[in-house]
Amino acid sequence: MNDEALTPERILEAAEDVLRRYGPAKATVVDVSRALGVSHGSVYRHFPSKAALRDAVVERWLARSGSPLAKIAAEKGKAAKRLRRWFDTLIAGKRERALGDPELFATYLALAKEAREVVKAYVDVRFAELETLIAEGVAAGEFRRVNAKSAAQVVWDATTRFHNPAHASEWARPDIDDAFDDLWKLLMQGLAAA
Amino acid sequence: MNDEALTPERILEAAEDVLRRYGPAKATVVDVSRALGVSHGSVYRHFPSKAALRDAVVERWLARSGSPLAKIAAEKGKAAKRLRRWFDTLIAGKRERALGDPELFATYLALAKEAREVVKAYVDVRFAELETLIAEGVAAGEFRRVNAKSAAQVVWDATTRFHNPAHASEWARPDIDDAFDDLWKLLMQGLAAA
DNA sequence: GTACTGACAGATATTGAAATCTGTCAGTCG
DNA sequence: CGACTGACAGATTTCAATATCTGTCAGTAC
Repeated sequence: MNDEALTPERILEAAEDVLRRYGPAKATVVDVSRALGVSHGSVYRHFPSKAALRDAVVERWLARSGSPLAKIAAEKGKAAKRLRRWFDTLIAGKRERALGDPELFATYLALAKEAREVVKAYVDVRFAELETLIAEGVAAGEFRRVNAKSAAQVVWDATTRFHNPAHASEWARPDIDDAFDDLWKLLMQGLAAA
Repeated sequence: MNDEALTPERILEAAEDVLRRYGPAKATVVDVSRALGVSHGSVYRHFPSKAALRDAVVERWLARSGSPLAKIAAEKGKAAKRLRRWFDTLIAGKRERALGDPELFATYLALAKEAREVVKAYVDVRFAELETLIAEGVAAGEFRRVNAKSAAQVVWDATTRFHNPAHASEWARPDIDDAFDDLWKLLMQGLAAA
């Protein structure tokens, strides 16, 4: 079917295809190996278990979602501006995925629920970016002298409704952007240097 | 089994019992009527459908949860103090139910998901209380001259993680109260009169 | 020796027949 | 007459048999 060497990369690609096509409930390791034209035993030579394979798929997906955010966090410029852009990017990206292809989004959500460790690592990275952005803002005199970690937690918690997938069903509301903007104004009022 | 007249009230009590015992997946109308010693046809003389019966159970439950909040909203005194007490009561109540009897909480959550209308009415009432509290604070000069409705939305959204049942699994964390307090300080910073 | 296969045991999922449930209503009881 | 029953049709759920899947490993091929 395909003579190229069987690599984790190729398996992940096939696994993503199969998950997209059949959904998380029906997709099996046998399906993945069938798509690759190999026996399912071969897949197990690269991934120790079905769960590990799914974790890797989630990891790949999260890496793709996270890279624009990492880029913004690493840029130069006003921290306040970048902070806002970071959130806009986070929220717009999730919303696009959730509303653009709800079925696929639901698939990834279901996988993510089983891949707690992987998701935790992703959130930790995002949280560190947030903390850095706030610390930079404090250092530049843009923000009040808050504790960056606590402030990051506050901003993350306060914006939960707008980025946590548990609230995805609310993201289609027409007033959602206004609601975020109102919230953001209040948060910045509390955070901005006096 | 019981000679008292069959009333909606008695049926609701039995329905709650049955739901508590069997959970939302297994509880049937036949179970409820068995518990009451009547035929299930009799239950249908008081509730047009199983869904209506469940809606009524949820309504009763929400009325119980909401009454302390209504009381606080109606009290006299500093709006800022009452606003904080209102949230503390809201959050403590939910947390107690969620952590005290997780199985029962899960049962009610499952029912609530099917009773959107009833839940919406409950949330609307809570939201109106919030709006009133903020409007009173503005009128008393405690808060800046914000639009009460928008501000209520902001405060509700920002505190979502702490009162929305979708986040119940996070309520057991030891740092949850600190996180809420930090968030509250920032919100009040933005809301308090200059 | 390395990459892969395919048969296997135990676990999980699917299926279709049987049981139970929901909602209705003609009929019974007091 | 009004409150309740119980039999009924169609929808839904349960259960047990059957099929498929997961993960392992001895064996094949190169």
